[in-house]
Amino acid sequence: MDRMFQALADPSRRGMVDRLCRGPASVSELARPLAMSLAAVVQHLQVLEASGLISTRKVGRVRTCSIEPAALGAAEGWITQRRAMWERRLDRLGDFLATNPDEPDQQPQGQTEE
Amino acid sequence: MDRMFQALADPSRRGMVDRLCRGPASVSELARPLAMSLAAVVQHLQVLEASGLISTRKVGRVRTCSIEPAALGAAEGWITQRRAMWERRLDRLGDFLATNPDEPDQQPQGQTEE
DNA sequence: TATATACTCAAGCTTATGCTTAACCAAGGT
DNA sequence: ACCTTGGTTAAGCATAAGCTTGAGTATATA
Repeated sequence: MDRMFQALADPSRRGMVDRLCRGPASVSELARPLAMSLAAVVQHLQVLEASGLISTRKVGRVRTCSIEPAALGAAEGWITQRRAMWERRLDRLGDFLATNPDEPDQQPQGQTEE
Repeated sequence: MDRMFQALADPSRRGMVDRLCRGPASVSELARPLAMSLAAVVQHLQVLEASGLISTRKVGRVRTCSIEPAALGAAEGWITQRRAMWERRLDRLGDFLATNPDEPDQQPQGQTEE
């Protein structure tokens, strides 16, 4: 998961993911819009591949890259879960405030213990 | 967006977000499960706050941290959009293969030009 | 066969990250 | 008043990230 978010934390890499969502591409095709050396692009691709976000296959002298949608799903899943947690909490808080009007609001769950 | 994903790329920071989804907490409360100095925790919190993922407010001598759900939504949104793109592409590819059976499969869109 | 293309690999450099310690300050409790 | 708790600040350090250049290796193409 570390590697996943780390990989997405760079704009060039997000650009590559973006492009690859529209279909597979070669290394130099991915490099074209970027203002950096080919070698740098390859290093970014290694990060993406290590994170599981993309996979690559070399045929002849050209390496073709494609996204690995499952990985993207994993990152999304992590976030979605926390959001769900948060929303459940908001609901409970809403219930609490609805049934105990006018009280100075405190944590309804025992989570601020100390 | 860089800062967002960067912030989520560290396990300690994800742990803090996790905890904060269950409700607000003080700095030392967030520090307790972590094997590092308070100062280090504060630095992580600065990263999280700079990314927009959390907000903090100091009352008396204790700083209370809470998640900023909108930010989490933004990260989720980025991923969801790319997934949608990817799925639309898969659909088009499916249509293509369904109507042109047996052909050695190529990109139906003009995206592998070179 | 010669040349260009599409990478690949290894060094090296600069800046950013993640952490530590130590000194410090302000609020609360006794 | 004194000590403790909760946090802040600054300095320093080791490792990792992002990039470059330069040289090398296959694979196509003319």
